[in-house]
Amino acid sequence: MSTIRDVAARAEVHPSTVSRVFSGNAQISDATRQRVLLAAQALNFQPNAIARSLSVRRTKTIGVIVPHVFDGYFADSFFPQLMAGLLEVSYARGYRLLVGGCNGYQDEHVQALDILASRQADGIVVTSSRLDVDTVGALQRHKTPLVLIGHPPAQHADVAWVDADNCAATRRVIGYLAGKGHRRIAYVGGDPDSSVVKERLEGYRAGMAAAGLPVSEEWIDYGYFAEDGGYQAVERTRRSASAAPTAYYAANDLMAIGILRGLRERGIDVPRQVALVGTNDSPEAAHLTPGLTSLRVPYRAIAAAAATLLIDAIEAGRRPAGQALLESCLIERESVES
Amino acid sequence: MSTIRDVAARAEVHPSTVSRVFSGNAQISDATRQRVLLAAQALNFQPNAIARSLSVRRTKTIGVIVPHVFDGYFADSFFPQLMAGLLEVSYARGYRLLVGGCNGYQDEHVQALDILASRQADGIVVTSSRLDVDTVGALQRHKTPLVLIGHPPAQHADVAWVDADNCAATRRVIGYLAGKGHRRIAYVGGDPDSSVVKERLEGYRAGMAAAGLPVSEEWIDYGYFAEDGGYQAVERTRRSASAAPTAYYAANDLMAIGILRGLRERGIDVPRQVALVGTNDSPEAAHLTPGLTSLRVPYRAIAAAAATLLIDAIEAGRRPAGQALLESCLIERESVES
DNA sequence: CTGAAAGCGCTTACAG
DNA sequence: CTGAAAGCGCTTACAG
Repeated sequence: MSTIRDVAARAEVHPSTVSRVFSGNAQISDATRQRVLLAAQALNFQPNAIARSLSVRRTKTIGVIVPHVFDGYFADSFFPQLMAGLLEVSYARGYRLLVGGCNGYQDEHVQALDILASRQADGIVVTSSRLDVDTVGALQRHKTPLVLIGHPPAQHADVAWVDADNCAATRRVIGYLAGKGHRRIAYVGGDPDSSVVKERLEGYRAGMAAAGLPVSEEWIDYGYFAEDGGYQAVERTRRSASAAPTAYYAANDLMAIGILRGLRERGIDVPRQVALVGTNDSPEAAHLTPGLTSLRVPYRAIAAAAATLLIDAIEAGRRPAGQALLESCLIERESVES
Repeated sequence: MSTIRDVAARAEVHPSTVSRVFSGNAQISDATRQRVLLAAQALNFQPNAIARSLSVRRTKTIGVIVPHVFDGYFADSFFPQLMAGLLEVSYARGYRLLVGGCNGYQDEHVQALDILASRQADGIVVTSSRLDVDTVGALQRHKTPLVLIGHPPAQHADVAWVDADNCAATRRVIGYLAGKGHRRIAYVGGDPDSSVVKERLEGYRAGMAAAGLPVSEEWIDYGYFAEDGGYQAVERTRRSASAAPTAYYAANDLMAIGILRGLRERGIDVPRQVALVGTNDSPEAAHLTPGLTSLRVPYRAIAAAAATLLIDAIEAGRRPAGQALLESCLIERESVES
């Protein structure tokens, strides 16, 4: 591959002149610009982006770490929507994504820190759902811009973030079910340690309280976002026949599908006898029998907002600031009787 | 951020010594290694990856361009599986992915060439489904390793590639349907210009011929991979009542869902009156009523194989070579009567 | 085992 | 508008 000096030699100018015609921002006479461009073309020259990055200290790249080893991570609609939102705005603003894998929660932070410390990206979006104070502190210690998808711990009011209205949305769903006459409503979360799941649980309790409904701890269960987890939750939440839930809210659709299967095996009709609401409005939701009422979370818009916040900050040479809470929307289908 | 010289100053050694302890491969006395490590820790030093990349001419990054503007690209299971396979092996081998968007077929090649020419990645995997001879030639002109997901044009026997057995698999599906007694079988492709769709059509024709079945051109239609495209294909393929197909093969599940809807609206029962086979075994396939028999394409394995081919070549300092054809597998459900 | 120097391929402040 | 020089932060062949 030819370099700027090869081109300079051929065009009989100084290398800095070649640099100037390629970096755009500089006054160059038309004549020499033509000479340089011709020489460049003849030599098939294109500037080396790495060398440029080192020189200008910008990589035009934004980092993101994905927990690629988790079962079902690539089956859920979260990942593609995240990438869609990130790519959409990155592309529009001339950036690319530096995507790294990680083999677990701990490694997720290790990898994110590595990208920051090695300055391979101009900014990073972190999607971890279990950030503790120390980790956020460590991430913030770098001057490289950072935006979170999800809530930071309360102590870090200074980090920029974008999130879905998990608590409020779940609360609305519970209110919706209570409005349909349900009094015993079950909550099936994913991983109890993840912040989304905690926020949704909070929304569940708030919704029950607002509707004046008592909560039995038997109705709260965790399916770890897996179909089988939902299936097992049916078993565990229906030990007491008299206090068996007449409605289920699941923190993703996969678990809702498992719940549906569990209920069906017990001869319980959905929605006649029991109502069911899932989350994420995944592709299968519309095609189930009955169609699954599901809480659609605007992941794509969230990712796009995060990327915008990040790139704005990068280009302004400051830390990202601000936060956004995007609204989820309940898609009504047949799994709740109207 | 501190640099190698700051650390050198504090540890009272030459910068090259600091470099040596961090780049691993060098004989360093334990004593000075400790001194350097301590100084580095005190200064929170981590080598700048960009500077290292420029120096060693390796970025530890592999490039991939995704057509992020296409409707449905992020809804299909192709994209997440592609990323899953790529990330799995990249991570294991210490690489990250440089993912760029593109706004169409033409731009896909432009972006890929840009990554190659600007040497931002050590290699690239190209997934375009409509590569012409010139484009492949242009891509190959760069010495940066390249592997294709999909077939290259015949003239480029020298490029490495990995693909699914599109033609053979479709042929098997047709044989399977013929074996069930179907004689009028329809083919609903995606985008007629894409090579996968062409290969499947070839398999369709071969399968029909092998079963001794005549083909009516009315049975060949294109739904552009969209649900509505499948729906419309029903209309177009059933103009002649006497020659109406009794079986449909669709090049993705989304179109199969559209076909199912179209048939249902006409009061045609699947699988009683008409059989239906989709492609990709997407999440919704199992949950349809009837369950959709679908050709599962091993995209994840294909991507993993491509990444392996690529990284092997990068590390050996040669061009990638070889090719692999991975087998698809028919997942039988209820949309074909047994 | 360690130092001094040159180099990776750009950019840009400084002159003129 | 263009040149000459220094610098971005590493690596590594060459000495010793």
